[in-house]
Amino acid sequence: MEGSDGVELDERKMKILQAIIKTYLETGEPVGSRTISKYTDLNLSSATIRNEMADLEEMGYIIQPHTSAGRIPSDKGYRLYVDTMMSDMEARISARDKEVEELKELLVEKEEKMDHMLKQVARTLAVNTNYATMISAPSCSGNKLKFIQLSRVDARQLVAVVVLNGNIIKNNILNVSEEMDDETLLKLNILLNTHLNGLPIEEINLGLIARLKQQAGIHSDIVGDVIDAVADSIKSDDDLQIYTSGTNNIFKYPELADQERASEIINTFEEKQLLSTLVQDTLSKEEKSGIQIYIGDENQVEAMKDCSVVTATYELGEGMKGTIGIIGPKRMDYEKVVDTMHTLMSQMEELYGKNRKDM
Amino acid sequence: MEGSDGVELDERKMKILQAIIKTYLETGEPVGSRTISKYTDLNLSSATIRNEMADLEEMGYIIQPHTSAGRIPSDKGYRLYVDTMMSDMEARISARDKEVEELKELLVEKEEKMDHMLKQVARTLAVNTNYATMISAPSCSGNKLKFIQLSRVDARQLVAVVVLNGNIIKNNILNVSEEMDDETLLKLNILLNTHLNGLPIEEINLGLIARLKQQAGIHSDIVGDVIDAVADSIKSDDDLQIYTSGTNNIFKYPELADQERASEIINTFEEKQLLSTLVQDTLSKEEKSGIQIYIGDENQVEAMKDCSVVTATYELGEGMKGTIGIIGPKRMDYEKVVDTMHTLMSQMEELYGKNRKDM
DNA sequence: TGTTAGCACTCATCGAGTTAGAGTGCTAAT
DNA sequence: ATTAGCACTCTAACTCGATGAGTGCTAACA
Repeated sequence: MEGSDGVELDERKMKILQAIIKTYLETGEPVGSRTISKYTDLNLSSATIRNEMADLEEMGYIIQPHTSAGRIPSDKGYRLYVDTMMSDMEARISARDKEVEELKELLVEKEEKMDHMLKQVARTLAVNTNYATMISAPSCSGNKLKFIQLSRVDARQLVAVVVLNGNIIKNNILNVSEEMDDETLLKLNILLNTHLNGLPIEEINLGLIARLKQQAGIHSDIVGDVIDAVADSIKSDDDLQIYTSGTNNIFKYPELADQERASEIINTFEEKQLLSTLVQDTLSKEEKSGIQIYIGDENQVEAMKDCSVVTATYELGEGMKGTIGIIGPKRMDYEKVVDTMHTLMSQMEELYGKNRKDM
Repeated sequence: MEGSDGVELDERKMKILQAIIKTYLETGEPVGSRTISKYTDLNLSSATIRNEMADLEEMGYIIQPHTSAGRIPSDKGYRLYVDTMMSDMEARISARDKEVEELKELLVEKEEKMDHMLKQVARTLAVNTNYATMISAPSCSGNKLKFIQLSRVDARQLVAVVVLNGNIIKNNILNVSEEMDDETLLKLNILLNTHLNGLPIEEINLGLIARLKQQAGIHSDIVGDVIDAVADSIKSDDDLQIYTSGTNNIFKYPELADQERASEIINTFEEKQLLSTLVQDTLSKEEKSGIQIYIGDENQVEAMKDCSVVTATYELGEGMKGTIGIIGPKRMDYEKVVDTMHTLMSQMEELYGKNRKDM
């Protein structure tokens, strides 16, 4: 309809839209033409702003909750805002040194245990942003088997210990039907290590297992059990550990705090499996900055259709990748969140990427 | 003031109080004299009931939210109710066979992994009762060390695997400053197993460690590191794993669903450490029935001063004890909760106490 | 003396009606 | 193209009275 449909948004409209969104992010209340007229430096009367706002609404960037209210951003509006914001992120990123220091201190209580570290990161992020956060334990995609050992615990019990790259340890108790002498056990250990060490876990498949069974000769049935158990313990998706923090932060935002929404979100955070979609999604896509933003309906997870979610992939080296996420209202302070996330991730990678071997 | 102060409550008052509480448990609304007059079989007019209610209020068993409302039970009232209820629990307990069957089916999808089992129990309990639930992983008080082994993963890395009674496995990666040859490693393993196997973990103390270091001779410094690490990994309270379920059930009870309370409760459930008081408390006391009830202010945990909490200790044999808990409104259906808990616990103990060795 | 009917009183809840004010869209003037 | 002005809309907040559930008290009753 408008002449400038191809250009989509002239500079003035852009500025007005940004002003609307920024104001709304701060106040959380619909913003009117008068406010913008004063807020911006382009000297325009509220009437002019009104005209522009009518246009912006027609284009779908803003919404009027009811006839005589101001406007609030639509998902599309947020999306535009975030996208243009992200484009000059590199510029801002150098200017966040002061904050780095603060966060550094929070994390530097260096926890030796991985899970403590993860909890700490989630908490730090939650405290700093006032949103709900989650972090998934790094999973070892493309990880290799580093060491494997069977030991006898009991007459009929063995324990299988498997160490993967990145020093992830898994173990499994297995019962054997017939007793196994020391010699057999030693042979078995050698057999396993010879064939499995250094292998990416993806390659430990049925074919390989069958071949190993053959080589085990007379003990093939026991070996079968053992290898199956080992394979199990390695592959076990280990139900994708996810830690959360600051769930109750959602109560700080009235638009999420009503019972129905809150209940859904809280449930999603408790049944952490429901968050796995998010994790998988993030890991699969790789953005240049590593950070992704899902606004409102863009979210895959049902309970979050009224939220915005910011996720990122962190990497601690050797293919150990995990996902970190922030869940908040759509009027989230995206800039701060993105910055904080960036900072924290570089801290994590610095502290734990290098000293990885200590863990 | 009243003549019958020593007797505390005559039979009629008792009946009226019970009627009030029962009605309130069902409806959740203040109950008036007229309701009771009809509800009970003692044929009394509402006026008489009113007099009795005035007495009961003076004695502190019931409360009037405002002048022209009915009465609701006070903590003291609930307490009396629960205590008398518990006294004839043994009678009821034989009559819950039908429910057993239902729960059995829910649990029988026998999970081989302990943590799956625990999650399943928590969920089952939450679904069945419509309250929030928690369960702590069994901790091995008085547990003994069953097996210990050091293996070399890398030139400078060892992995220590410790198996405790009840097949709880712990492990720890440790870095050594100088390389260790096979022979030393073997010796070390023998040394550790000789001296530590079968020992209750409480006895692995500084004195013992010092003695071991001495015996290790030239390798005493390495041994020191190793033993320290092993001791660490055993003793590490392992931050008392706690699983929760059905947190969002609290939204079903308006008296808990307001933002402030809900936020506090949810936070407590997320920061599971805050629940540890509850666990410790329960483990320390041993009631005859094994079930304890905390009403309102009786709760140690701050966030639960407006709730009732029912806890119990379960035991899977060999001193592996854990705590299971239900958190709900004070007008909780205590009978059902106690019954369900009893049932579920006997199921757990039956299924996992005996087959413990398979885990 | 314990029980009850009756009555005046209290108070939360609900809906209707009112007001205030924030914000809009449109029109006409600049 | 911009703006001032104005009529209009709609929400939020408030008042007000009616409603009704429930009480406490008193006096009558068995």
